[in-house]
Amino acid sequence: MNYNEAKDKFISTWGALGTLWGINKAMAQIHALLWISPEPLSMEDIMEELHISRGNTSMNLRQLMDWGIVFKESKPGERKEYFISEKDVQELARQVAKERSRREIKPVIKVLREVSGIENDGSKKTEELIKQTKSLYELADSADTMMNKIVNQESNWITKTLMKLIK
Amino acid sequence: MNYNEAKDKFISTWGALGTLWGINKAMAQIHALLWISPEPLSMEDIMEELHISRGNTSMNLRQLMDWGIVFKESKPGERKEYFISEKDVQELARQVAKERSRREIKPVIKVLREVSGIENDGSKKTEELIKQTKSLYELADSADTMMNKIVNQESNWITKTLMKLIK
DNA sequence: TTAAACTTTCAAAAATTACTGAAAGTTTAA
DNA sequence: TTAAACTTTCAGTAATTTTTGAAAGTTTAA
Repeated sequence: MNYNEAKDKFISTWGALGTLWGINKAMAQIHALLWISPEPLSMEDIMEELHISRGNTSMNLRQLMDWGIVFKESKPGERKEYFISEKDVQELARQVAKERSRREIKPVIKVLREVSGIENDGSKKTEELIKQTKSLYELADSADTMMNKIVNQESNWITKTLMKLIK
Repeated sequence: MNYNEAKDKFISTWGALGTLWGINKAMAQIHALLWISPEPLSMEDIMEELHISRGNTSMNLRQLMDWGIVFKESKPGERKEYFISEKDVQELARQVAKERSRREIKPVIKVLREVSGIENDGSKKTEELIKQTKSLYELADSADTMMNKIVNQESNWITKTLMKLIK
Protein backbone atom coordinates (compact mmCIF):
# COMPACT_ATOMS: atom_id res chain seq x y z
CA MET A 1 0.00 0.00 0.00
CA ASN A 2 1.53 3.32 -1.03
CA TYR A 3 0.88 6.78 0.37
CA ASN A 4 -2.07 7.61 -1.85
CA GLU A 5 -3.81 4.30 -1.32
CA ALA A 6 -3.33 4.64 2.43
CA LYS A 7 -4.60 8.20 2.45
CA ASP A 8 -7.71 7.33 0.43
CA LYS A 9 -8.40 4.31 2.56
CA PHE A 10 -8.15 6.32 5.75
CA ILE A 11 -10.37 9.11 4.46
CA SER A 12 -13.09 6.81 3.19
CA THR A 13 -13.02 4.61 6.29
CA TRP A 14 -13.29 7.62 8.57
CA GLY A 15 -16.19 8.89 6.46
CA ALA A 16 -17.96 5.55 6.71
CA LEU A 17 -17.47 5.36 10.48
CA GLY A 18 -18.85 8.87 10.82
CA THR A 19 -21.97 7.88 8.90
CA LEU A 20 -22.56 4.91 11.20
CA TRP A 21 -22.37 7.20 14.22
CA GLY A 22 -24.61 9.93 12.87
CA ILE A 23 -21.97 12.28 11.48
CA ASN A 24 -22.22 13.23 7.87
CA LYS A 25 -19.71 11.82 5.46
CA ALA A 26 -18.31 15.08 4.13
CA MET A 27 -17.73 16.39 7.63
CA ALA A 28 -15.90 13.24 8.69
CA GLN A 29 -13.84 13.17 5.50
CA ILE A 30 -12.79 16.80 5.77
CA HIS A 31 -11.71 16.05 9.30
CA ALA A 32 -9.76 13.00 8.16
CA LEU A 33 -8.02 14.99 5.44
CA LEU A 34 -6.98 17.76 7.81
CA TRP A 35 -6.01 15.24 10.47
CA ILE A 36 -3.28 13.77 8.30
CA SER A 37 -2.26 16.93 6.49
CA PRO A 38 1.08 18.37 7.66
CA GLU A 39 0.13 21.79 6.30
CA PRO A 40 -2.99 23.92 6.65
CA LEU A 41 -5.33 23.51 3.67
CA SER A 42 -7.43 26.08 1.85
CA MET A 43 -11.05 25.59 0.87
CA GLU A 44 -9.90 24.98 -2.71
CA ASP A 45 -7.50 22.27 -1.55
CA ILE A 46 -10.27 20.47 0.31
CA MET A 47 -12.82 20.78 -2.51
CA GLU A 48 -10.34 19.40 -4.97
CA GLU A 49 -9.09 16.54 -2.85
CA LEU A 50 -12.55 15.31 -1.82
CA HIS A 51 -14.47 16.35 -4.95
CA ILE A 52 -17.09 18.27 -3.06
CA SER A 53 -18.66 21.64 -3.75
CA ARG A 54 -17.72 24.96 -2.25
CA GLY A 55 -20.98 25.21 -0.32
CA ASN A 56 -20.65 21.77 1.15
CA THR A 57 -17.07 22.43 2.16
CA SER A 58 -17.93 25.74 3.77
CA MET A 59 -20.87 24.36 5.75
CA ASN A 60 -18.99 21.35 7.04
CA LEU A 61 -15.91 23.35 7.98
CA ARG A 62 -18.18 25.56 10.02
CA GLN A 63 -19.56 22.53 11.82
CA LEU A 64 -16.09 21.18 12.52
CA MET A 65 -15.14 24.56 13.96
CA ASP A 66 -18.33 24.57 16.05
CA TRP A 67 -17.26 21.20 17.42
CA GLY A 68 -13.92 22.77 18.32
CA ILE A 69 -11.78 20.30 16.38
CA VAL A 70 -10.83 22.42 13.34
CA PHE A 71 -9.47 25.96 13.31
CA LYS A 72 -8.98 28.77 10.85
CA GLU A 73 -5.49 29.93 10.20
CA SER A 74 -4.55 32.91 8.10
CA LYS A 75 -1.17 33.05 6.47
CA PRO A 76 0.43 36.49 6.67
CA GLY A 77 0.10 38.43 3.45
CA GLU A 78 -2.52 36.07 2.02
CA ARG A 79 -6.18 36.80 1.59
CA LYS A 80 -7.22 33.18 1.54
CA GLU A 81 -8.12 31.33 4.72
CA TYR A 82 -6.51 28.07 5.71
CA PHE A 83 -7.77 25.32 7.96
CA ILE A 84 -6.00 23.01 10.37
CA SER A 85 -7.33 20.31 12.61
CA GLU A 86 -6.67 19.69 16.25
CA LYS A 87 -3.72 17.29 16.06
CA ASP A 88 -3.68 15.84 19.55
CA VAL A 89 -5.76 12.67 19.75
CA GLN A 90 -6.48 13.21 23.44
CA GLU A 91 -7.75 16.69 22.83
CA LEU A 92 -9.85 15.40 19.92
CA ALA A 93 -11.46 12.80 22.17
CA ARG A 94 -12.05 15.38 24.91
CA GLN A 95 -13.69 17.74 22.52
CA VAL A 96 -15.93 15.13 20.90
CA ALA A 97 -16.95 13.77 24.31
CA LYS A 98 -17.70 17.28 25.53
CA GLU A 99 -19.84 18.22 22.55
CA ARG A 100 -21.77 14.97 22.32
CA SER A 101 -22.49 15.17 26.02
CA ARG A 102 -23.70 18.73 25.81
CA ARG A 103 -25.78 18.38 22.66
CA GLU A 104 -27.16 14.89 22.95
CA ILE A 105 -26.70 13.18 26.29
CA LYS A 106 -27.59 16.00 28.67
CA PRO A 107 -30.99 16.68 27.04
CA VAL A 108 -31.83 12.97 27.16
CA ILE A 109 -30.84 12.76 30.82
CA LYS A 110 -33.17 15.64 31.52
CA VAL A 111 -36.07 13.84 29.86
CA LEU A 112 -35.25 10.59 31.67
CA ARG A 113 -35.31 12.40 34.97
CA GLU A 114 -38.65 14.02 34.18
CA VAL A 115 -40.22 10.81 32.93
CA SER A 116 -38.96 8.65 35.77
CA GLY A 117 -40.20 11.26 38.22
CA ILE A 118 -43.91 11.07 37.37
CA GLU A 119 -46.32 10.22 40.12
CA ASN A 120 -46.59 6.51 40.81
CA ASP A 121 -50.28 5.61 40.60
CA GLY A 122 -49.50 2.02 41.56
CA SER A 123 -50.46 0.52 38.21
CA LYS A 124 -48.20 -2.10 36.75
CA LYS A 125 -47.39 -0.13 33.62
CA THR A 126 -46.58 3.05 35.53
CA GLU A 127 -44.33 1.11 37.87
CA GLU A 128 -42.51 -0.44 34.95
CA LEU A 129 -42.09 2.91 33.20
CA ILE A 130 -40.63 4.46 36.33
CA LYS A 131 -38.37 1.53 37.08
CA GLN A 132 -37.00 1.22 33.55
CA THR A 133 -36.48 4.89 32.83
CA LYS A 134 -34.87 5.32 36.24
CA SER A 135 -32.31 2.61 35.53
CA LEU A 136 -31.56 4.19 32.16
CA TYR A 137 -31.24 7.54 33.88
CA GLU A 138 -28.72 6.18 36.34
CA LEU A 139 -26.62 4.59 33.61
CA ALA A 140 -26.70 7.68 31.39
CA ASP A 141 -25.93 9.93 34.30
CA SER A 142 -22.85 8.03 35.42
CA ALA A 143 -21.63 7.66 31.85
CA ASP A 144 -22.06 11.38 31.37
CA THR A 145 -20.31 12.17 34.61
CA MET A 146 -17.41 10.06 33.44
CA MET A 147 -17.36 11.92 30.14
CA ASN A 148 -17.18 15.20 32.02
CA LYS A 149 -14.30 13.89 34.06
CA ILE A 150 -12.53 13.13 30.85
CA VAL A 151 -13.27 16.57 29.51
CA ASN A 152 -12.00 18.33 32.59
CA GLN A 153 -8.87 16.35 33.27
CA GLU A 154 -5.46 16.89 31.86
CA SER A 155 -5.11 15.73 28.35
CA ASN A 156 -3.63 12.26 28.81
CA TRP A 157 -6.06 11.21 31.50
CA ILE A 158 -7.98 9.06 29.07
CA THR A 159 -5.11 6.84 28.13
CA LYS A 160 -3.90 6.59 31.70
CA THR A 161 -7.36 5.61 32.86
CA LEU A 162 -8.02 3.17 30.07
CA MET A 163 -4.68 1.57 30.80
CA LYS A 164 -5.56 1.25 34.46
CA LEU A 165 -8.82 -0.47 33.56
CA ILE A 166 -7.26 -2.81 31.08
CA LYS A 167 -4.58 -4.15 33.40
CA MET B 1 -47.17 14.70 33.35
CA ASN B 2 -49.39 11.64 33.32
CA TYR B 3 -48.57 8.11 32.21
CA ASN B 4 -49.38 8.57 28.55
CA GLU B 5 -47.49 11.82 28.23
CA ALA B 6 -44.48 10.29 29.94
CA LYS B 7 -44.61 7.19 27.76
CA ASP B 8 -44.85 9.21 24.54
CA LYS B 9 -42.09 11.54 25.64
CA PHE B 10 -39.78 8.64 26.45
CA ILE B 11 -40.47 6.85 23.18
CA SER B 12 -39.94 9.90 21.02
CA THR B 13 -36.84 11.01 22.91
CA TRP B 14 -35.31 7.56 22.62
CA GLY B 15 -36.11 7.57 18.90
CA ALA B 16 -34.47 10.96 18.44
CA LEU B 17 -31.35 9.89 20.35
CA GLY B 18 -31.11 6.79 18.21
CA THR B 19 -31.23 8.89 15.05
CA LEU B 20 -28.38 11.08 16.31
CA TRP B 21 -26.25 8.00 16.91
CA GLY B 22 -26.98 6.29 13.62
CA ILE B 23 -29.82 4.02 14.69
CA ASN B 24 -33.06 4.26 12.84
CA LYS B 25 -36.01 5.83 14.55
CA ALA B 26 -38.42 2.92 14.29
CA MET B 27 -35.85 0.53 15.72
CA ALA B 28 -35.13 2.79 18.67
CA GLN B 29 -38.82 3.43 19.30
CA ILE B 30 -39.74 -0.25 19.24
CA HIS B 31 -36.98 -0.83 21.73
CA ALA B 32 -38.25 1.99 23.93
CA LEU B 33 -41.77 0.62 23.83
CA LEU B 34 -40.70 -2.89 24.80
CA TRP B 35 -38.31 -1.53 27.41
CA ILE B 36 -41.14 -0.02 29.45
CA SER B 37 -43.79 -2.61 28.69
CA PRO B 38 -44.50 -4.94 31.62
CA GLU B 39 -45.95 -7.54 29.26
CA PRO B 40 -44.67 -9.05 26.02
CA LEU B 41 -46.17 -7.32 22.98
CA SER B 42 -47.34 -8.76 19.68
CA MET B 43 -46.53 -7.31 16.31
CA GLU B 44 -50.06 -5.89 16.14
CA ASP B 45 -49.57 -4.15 19.48
CA ILE B 46 -46.36 -2.50 18.29
CA MET B 47 -47.78 -1.47 14.92
CA GLU B 48 -50.76 0.10 16.59
CA GLU B 49 -48.88 1.89 19.32
CA LEU B 50 -46.23 3.40 17.04
CA HIS B 51 -48.32 3.74 13.87
CA ILE B 52 -45.90 1.86 11.69
CA SER B 53 -46.46 -0.80 9.08
CA ARG B 54 -46.20 -4.53 9.45
CA GLY B 55 -43.12 -4.70 7.25
CA ASN B 56 -41.30 -1.99 9.13
CA THR B 57 -42.12 -3.60 12.44
CA SER B 58 -40.97 -7.00 11.29
CA MET B 59 -37.66 -5.76 9.88
CA ASN B 60 -36.77 -3.70 12.92
CA LEU B 61 -37.72 -6.44 15.35
CA ARG B 62 -35.35 -8.69 13.45
CA GLN B 63 -32.57 -6.13 13.82
CA LEU B 64 -33.22 -5.75 17.55
CA MET B 65 -33.04 -9.52 17.89
CA ASP B 66 -29.80 -9.55 15.87
CA TRP B 67 -28.44 -7.02 18.34
CA GLY B 68 -29.40 -9.39 21.13
CA ILE B 69 -31.58 -6.93 23.03
CA VAL B 70 -35.06 -8.16 22.09
CA PHE B 71 -36.38 -11.72 22.22
CA LYS B 72 -39.28 -13.71 20.88
CA GLU B 73 -41.61 -15.26 23.34
CA SER B 74 -44.46 -17.58 22.50
CA LYS B 75 -47.39 -17.87 24.82
CA PRO B 76 -48.58 -21.45 25.26
CA GLY B 77 -51.64 -22.22 23.20
CA GLU B 78 -51.28 -19.08 21.08
CA ARG B 79 -50.17 -18.93 17.50
CA LYS B 80 -49.07 -15.32 17.66
CA GLU B 81 -45.52 -14.41 18.60
CA TYR B 82 -44.75 -11.97 21.35
CA PHE B 83 -41.69 -9.84 21.90
CA ILE B 84 -39.90 -8.76 25.06
CA SER B 85 -36.82 -6.64 25.51
CA GLU B 86 -33.82 -7.30 27.65
CA LYS B 87 -34.81 -5.58 30.86
CA ASP B 88 -31.48 -5.28 32.65
CA VAL B 89 -29.80 -1.97 31.87
CA GLN B 90 -26.33 -3.45 32.44
CA GLU B 91 -26.98 -6.27 30.05
CA LEU B 92 -28.36 -3.79 27.51
CA ALA B 93 -25.18 -1.73 27.74
CA ARG B 94 -23.00 -4.84 27.44
CA GLN B 95 -24.84 -6.02 24.40
CA VAL B 96 -24.78 -2.66 22.63
CA ALA B 97 -21.08 -2.23 23.41
CA LYS B 98 -20.36 -5.72 22.14
CA GLU B 99 -22.21 -5.28 18.87
CA ARG B 100 -20.93 -1.81 18.07
CA SER B 101 -17.41 -2.97 18.75
CA ARG B 102 -17.77 -6.00 16.55
CA ARG B 103 -19.54 -4.33 13.65
CA GLU B 104 -17.99 -0.88 13.61
CA ILE B 105 -14.94 -0.39 15.77
CA LYS B 106 -13.01 -3.57 15.04
CA PRO B 107 -13.07 -3.06 11.24
CA VAL B 108 -11.88 0.53 11.68
CA ILE B 109 -9.06 -0.56 13.97
CA LYS B 110 -7.97 -3.02 11.33
CA VAL B 111 -7.80 -0.28 8.71
CA LEU B 112 -5.95 2.05 11.07
CA ARG B 113 -3.37 -0.65 11.72
CA GLU B 114 -2.91 -1.25 8.00
CA VAL B 115 -2.70 2.42 7.12
CA SER B 116 -0.34 3.35 9.94
CA GLY B 117 1.83 0.40 8.97
CA ILE B 118 2.77 1.56 5.47
CA GLU B 119 6.41 1.98 4.63
CA ASN B 120 7.84 5.29 5.77
CA ASP B 121 9.46 6.91 2.76
CA GLY B 122 10.67 9.81 4.85
CA SER B 123 8.44 12.42 3.23
CA LYS B 124 6.67 14.87 5.47
CA LYS B 125 3.19 13.83 4.39
CA THR B 126 3.88 10.13 4.87
CA GLU B 127 5.33 10.79 8.30
CA GLU B 128 2.25 12.78 9.28
CA LEU B 129 -0.11 10.09 7.97
CA ILE B 130 1.68 7.41 9.96
CA LYS B 131 1.93 9.49 13.11
CA GLN B 132 -1.70 10.58 13.09
CA THR B 133 -3.28 7.26 12.15
CA LYS B 134 -1.09 5.52 14.72
CA SER B 135 -2.32 7.77 17.51
CA LEU B 136 -5.90 7.17 16.42
CA TYR B 137 -5.19 3.45 16.34
CA GLU B 138 -3.87 3.50 19.87
CA LEU B 139 -6.87 5.39 21.19
CA ALA B 140 -9.37 3.19 19.36
CA ASP B 141 -7.59 0.06 20.44
CA SER B 142 -7.61 0.89 24.13
CA ALA B 143 -11.20 2.08 23.97
CA ASP B 144 -12.16 -1.16 22.28
CA THR B 145 -10.22 -3.23 24.78
CA MET B 146 -12.12 -1.48 27.51
CA MET B 147 -15.39 -2.22 25.77
CA ASN B 148 -14.47 -5.88 25.64
CA LYS B 149 -13.68 -5.85 29.31
CA ILE B 150 -17.15 -4.50 29.90
CA VAL B 151 -18.65 -7.17 27.70
CA ASN B 152 -16.83 -10.00 29.38
CA GLN B 153 -17.23 -8.98 33.01
CA GLU B 154 -20.10 -9.74 35.27
CA SER B 155 -23.09 -7.62 34.62
CA ASN B 156 -22.67 -4.85 37.18
CA TRP B 157 -19.03 -4.20 36.38
CA ILE B 158 -19.92 -1.07 34.44
CA THR B 159 -21.55 0.72 37.31
CA LYS B 160 -18.87 -0.35 39.73
CA THR B 161 -16.17 0.89 37.41
CA LEU B 162 -17.87 4.13 36.56
CA MET B 163 -18.35 4.72 40.27
CA LYS B 164 -14.69 4.08 40.92
CA LEU B 165 -13.72 6.60 38.25
CA ILE B 166 -16.13 9.24 39.43
CA LYS B 167 -15.00 9.24 43.06
C1' DT C 1 -14.66 54.49 -2.41
C1' DT C 2 -14.11 50.57 -5.49
C1' DA C 3 -13.33 46.15 -7.13
C1' DA C 4 -11.09 41.89 -6.73
C1' DA C 5 -10.74 37.86 -3.88
C1' DC C 6 -12.67 35.33 -1.16
C1' DT C 7 -16.69 33.04 2.01
C1' DT C 8 -21.39 32.14 3.24
C1' DT C 9 -26.09 31.22 2.43
C1' DC C 10 -29.94 28.86 0.74
C1' DA C 11 -33.36 27.15 -2.72
C1' DA C 12 -33.45 23.46 -5.68
C1' DA C 13 -31.72 18.83 -7.06
C1' DA C 14 -29.68 14.55 -6.03
C1' DA C 15 -28.70 10.86 -3.15
C1' DT C 16 -29.69 8.13 0.54
C1' DT C 17 -32.44 5.96 3.82
C1' DA C 18 -36.77 4.48 5.71
C1' DC C 19 -41.43 2.83 5.11
C1' DT C 20 -45.39 0.65 3.07
C1' DG C 21 -48.35 -2.94 1.66
C1' DA C 22 -49.27 -6.80 -0.83
C1' DA C 23 -47.50 -11.19 -2.30
C1' DA C 24 -44.85 -15.03 -0.92
C1' DG C 25 -43.48 -17.84 2.72
C1' DT C 26 -44.02 -20.49 7.07
C1' DT C 27 -46.10 -22.83 10.79
C1' DT C 28 -49.55 -25.26 13.13
C1' DA C 29 -53.92 -27.45 14.21
C1' DA C 30 -57.21 -30.33 12.66
C1' DT D 1 -53.29 -32.53 3.16
C1' DT D 2 -55.46 -28.18 3.84
C1' DA D 3 -56.34 -23.80 5.29
C1' DA D 4 -56.16 -20.39 8.69
C1' DA D 5 -53.07 -17.53 11.22
C1' DC D 6 -49.41 -15.57 11.25
C1' DT D 7 -44.44 -13.53 9.60
C1' DT D 8 -41.13 -12.14 6.18
C1' DT D 9 -39.61 -10.18 2.02
C1' DC D 10 -39.02 -6.73 -1.30
C1' DA D 11 -40.23 -3.58 -5.19
C1' DG D 12 -41.99 0.73 -5.27
C1' DT D 13 -42.84 5.09 -2.86
C1' DA D 14 -42.11 8.54 0.52
C1' DA D 15 -39.40 11.10 3.65
C1' DT D 16 -35.20 12.79 5.00
C1' DT D 17 -30.67 14.23 4.51
C1' DT D 18 -26.95 15.79 1.85
C1' DT D 19 -25.02 18.31 -1.86
C1' DT D 20 -24.73 21.68 -5.39
C1' DG D 21 -24.01 26.13 -7.46
C1' DA D 22 -25.06 30.65 -8.07
C1' DA D 23 -26.27 34.88 -5.77
C1' DA D 24 -25.47 37.60 -1.81
C1' DG D 25 -22.31 38.93 1.55
C1' DT D 26 -17.74 40.21 3.44
C1' DT D 27 -13.08 41.68 3.65
C1' DT D 28 -9.04 43.88 2.14
C1' DA D 29 -5.74 46.45 -0.68
C1' DA D 30 -5.13 50.24 -3.29
